[in-house]
Amino acid sequence: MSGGDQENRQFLFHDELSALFSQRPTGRGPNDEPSLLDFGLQSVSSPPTSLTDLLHGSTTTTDYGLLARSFGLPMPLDVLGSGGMTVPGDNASNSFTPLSGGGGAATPYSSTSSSSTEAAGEEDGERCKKNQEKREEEVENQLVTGDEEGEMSKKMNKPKKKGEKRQKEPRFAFVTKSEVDHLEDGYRWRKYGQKAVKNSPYPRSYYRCTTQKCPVKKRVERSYQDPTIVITTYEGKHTHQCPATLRGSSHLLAPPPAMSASFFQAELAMAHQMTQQPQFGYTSMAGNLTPPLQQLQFPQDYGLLQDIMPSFFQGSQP
DNA sequence: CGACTTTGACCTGCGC
DNA sequence: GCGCAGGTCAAAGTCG
Repeated sequence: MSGGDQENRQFLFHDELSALFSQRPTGRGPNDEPSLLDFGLQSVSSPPTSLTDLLHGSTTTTDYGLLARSFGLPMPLDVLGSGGMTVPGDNASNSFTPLSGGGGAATPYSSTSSSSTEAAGEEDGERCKKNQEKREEEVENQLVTGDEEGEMSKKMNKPKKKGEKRQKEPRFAFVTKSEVDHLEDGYRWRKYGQKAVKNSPYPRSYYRCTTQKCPVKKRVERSYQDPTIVITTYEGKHTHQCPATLRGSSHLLAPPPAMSASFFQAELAMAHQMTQQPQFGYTSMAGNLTPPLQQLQFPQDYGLLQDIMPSFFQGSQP
């Protein structure tokens, strides 16, 4: 399905994207609205490039300063101190604070957040909390008690653990200018659903990592403003290595079985590459933001960023 | 035949 | 309480 994808990516956070793409002004026609391109995206003239290609082709130098500049962020030294992660050198086997993932520890940021952007994420997270809890429990039931009860609970939703809040999964979104919806990122995905999106003619597709017990999901949707723009939202962290990485070159990483280290390193590498290759059209986000986007409360998402991309932040660590 | 996609149904949370 | 929207399930279909 996917293949050499024409991409022009920018790093965004899901919540920001939600705000960005859900706030479709009513009373204005699409033609009157600022295109996403107005937000900093430029058209792509580069040849098709898959994420995997970039992943393997880049030097994967994770440069926080670069991204920080892109986002108009301060350097994160103070943040690093509270992250609770250890980032020993540029060895890929970094350790870091678990991102949540079913009882994982909440990050300092996700737990203290109350901003609008966070609220959006929280709301979204809350929404599927029950479902996820249920399913996690179902899996357990099936593993422990056999199929009958598991089968039972498939359709029956027993209210459980009321009041207990499920940790919200870290999410990370990309805006990608691409012809295809499902972009190659080195992992294997199974589509498990598709829904029409309100205020958008384009459906949202739901994918799950096909690796057993890997909880990572991703959503893919097109911008209603610019159909060539694909919004990909990753949720959770991989519990395994990237198949493409395993198959392909080994120079990139031998990271912990987490998406954070490998995948985002790749993404960041790509971002880095893009900034160095103007033909990619990768431009500074913050610098081109219209006020609504500039109002994004970055520090908290920034903490999330730190969480999911520890290797990225290590670049700022002496 | 296994892996994957499609698609309608179902569940949940939220706003009115 | 009701309707809506988002998210997921799972049977059926498709493909290599």
